[in-house]
Amino acid sequence: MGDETGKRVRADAQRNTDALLAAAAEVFATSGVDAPVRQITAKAGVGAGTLYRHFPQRSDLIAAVFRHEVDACADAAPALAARYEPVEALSRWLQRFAGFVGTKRGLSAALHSGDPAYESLPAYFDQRFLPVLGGLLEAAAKAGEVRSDVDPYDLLRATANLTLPGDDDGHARRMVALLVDGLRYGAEK
Amino acid sequence: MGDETGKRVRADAQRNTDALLAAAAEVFATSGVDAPVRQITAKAGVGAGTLYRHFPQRSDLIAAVFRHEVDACADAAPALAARYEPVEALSRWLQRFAGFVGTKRGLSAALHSGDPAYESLPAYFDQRFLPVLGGLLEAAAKAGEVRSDVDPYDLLRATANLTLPGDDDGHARRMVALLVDGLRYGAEK
DNA sequence: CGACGATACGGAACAGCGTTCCGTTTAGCA
DNA sequence: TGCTAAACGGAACGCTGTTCCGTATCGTCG
Repeated sequence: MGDETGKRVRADAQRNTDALLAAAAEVFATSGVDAPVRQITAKAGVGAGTLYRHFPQRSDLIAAVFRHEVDACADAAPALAARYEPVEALSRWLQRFAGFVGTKRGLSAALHSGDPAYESLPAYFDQRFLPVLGGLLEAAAKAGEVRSDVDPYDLLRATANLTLPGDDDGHARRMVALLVDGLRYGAEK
Repeated sequence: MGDETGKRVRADAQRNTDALLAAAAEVFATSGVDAPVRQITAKAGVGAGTLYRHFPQRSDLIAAVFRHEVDACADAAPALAARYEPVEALSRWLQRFAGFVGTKRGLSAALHSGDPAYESLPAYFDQRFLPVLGGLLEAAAKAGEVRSDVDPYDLLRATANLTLPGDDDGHARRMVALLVDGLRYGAEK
């Protein structure tokens, strides 16, 4: 859905919204979603008033960051699919996805807080990721490089769960690689 | 377990500890367990330093209040058993217990927070309440006023769950009464 | 019974937070 | 180029938890 809701957006407003999203993403990843507001505004090079104009509720900002990162991760797929062969593209995207999930520690508490701003997030997660992974998986299967009896939903959830523990960063990488090797196992060729 | 751990406690210290427990219980019931510290100290007529000396961590105070109220509720049973006939005593105590549970809204979040100060609370809950309810139930069953095939554990949990909804205060009362009528249903006499 | 040491008290003071408000700047259009 | 509406930034406010230390009180011992 575009931003064509009536009025035009001023360029600086757009710039600051983007800066806030980027800064918040970084801060949330390091200090959790309860991080001080000033830390975010400082990193974005923006006043407190600006933050509150764009995101009146803290949950608005959190939800927006989440959506933004979901989009970034999902949108990375086409480029990978164009540049690499199917199974390599699949593998690289799963690594990318694992990295995304790794930054979402502490967000699950917010998700279960009952705040209506979060209600649509899980659905958005599935809606964006399932088609992407489904496409990569199908391409790799068609090329005969991976088996074709794996449900995208299962693979998505498995990868997400793989990165839940303490994660030394290297650990998640290796586990995802192992998962991909599992996909190759029953391949046609 | 008593307070016989070594030294003697000064009288004013004991008085203030009690005042803080009483004030905190009231404030927690009205404003939740995240209520401002000053609200508690003010109601207790005590300085902030006094609170922090007796309860260095907020979780210490919450746990102490919880234990204190569990004790108060459990200790109310003997008097009821002495003053009323068995089934009436049972009914009145269940009402009392329902009232106790009703003030514990918002505490469940704290319980599941992983703070080690709360770990022992569920066990304490069962350890104090199960014998009490068991005793009242057995007495009523022996008098032939209620059936004898009801597990105290089930009844305790059921009563607690009954008071979970919006509770107009009257609602919980009526539901508990209904539960007691259910107990009478298969009585011997 | 009076004095003394230990213990506990209270609240001012501090640091940090979210949020608001408004004088100033800037973007975009005529 | 000038004008207006929109957006900006950060000082200021009120509220928070927590610490600190001069003062008051308790309980004991001579």
